[in-house]
Amino acid sequence: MPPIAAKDLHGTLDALVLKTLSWGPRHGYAIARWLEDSSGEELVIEEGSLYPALYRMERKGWIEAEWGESELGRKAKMYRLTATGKRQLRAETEEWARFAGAVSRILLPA
Amino acid sequence: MPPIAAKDLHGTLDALVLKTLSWGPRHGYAIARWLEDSSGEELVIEEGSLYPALYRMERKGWIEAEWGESELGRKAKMYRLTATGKRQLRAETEEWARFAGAVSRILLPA
DNA sequence: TTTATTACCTTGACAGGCTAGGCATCGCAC
DNA sequence: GTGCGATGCCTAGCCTGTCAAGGTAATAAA
Repeated sequence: MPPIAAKDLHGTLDALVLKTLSWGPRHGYAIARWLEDSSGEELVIEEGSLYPALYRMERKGWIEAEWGESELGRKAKMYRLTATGKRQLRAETEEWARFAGAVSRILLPA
Repeated sequence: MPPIAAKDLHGTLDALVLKTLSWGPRHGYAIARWLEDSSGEELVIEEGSLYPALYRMERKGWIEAEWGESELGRKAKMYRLTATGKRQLRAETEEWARFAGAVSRILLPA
């Protein structure tokens, strides 16, 4: 295994972020750390991908932001899931399951 | 379930095509049909994605083309996997397994 | 004082996939 | 014969997401 891997998120970043926020509000930096940690460092969340994604989703009304404080007492923009975002997460999760299932059935040995 | 789905191939098209060709030479149109069939119509392979992908992979030396005849006796460009292509397929398959695994572990309920 | 960490953001380029067209041939139904 | 669907290949142009590479600033530790 290469030390770092799977940087190419293939359009799954939105779903991953929404999922992260489904556990509760978090700021951007924390979202990235959480995703990397809970994937065993297999996913790498580039900030140049993350922040634009957060804006996109805010524009779409999936998440909402508010300035607050991080756990360490620093200025941080806290994001939380909206009702629309929850629906979106459900939809994208189902899409992923179907897509990943289809691809895996073809690619991976039975 | 929507009648058609998973159009967004998220960068897996190369691997899917290579896998298809690992069963033996096929022409473009047949590759698309095979992938759609064997995914239970869950994957849709647009020709505007497929043909550019075939060129890409030919340029990279993963596949080789030769004009021939289809099963129905029509002119068709037959593609076959090269040794490099086989290695690439192995690499991409492993990458997919790791990526899909990581994403699924986060997104999908245990 | 310099470095690592936390935290946010932007610019520019690139790659992949898609839409929407085009072409030509064949077989079948009308 | 005429049209239509299926077979088969191809291209131009756009859109979107991701990435690399930069930047700012505050804090904490060395």
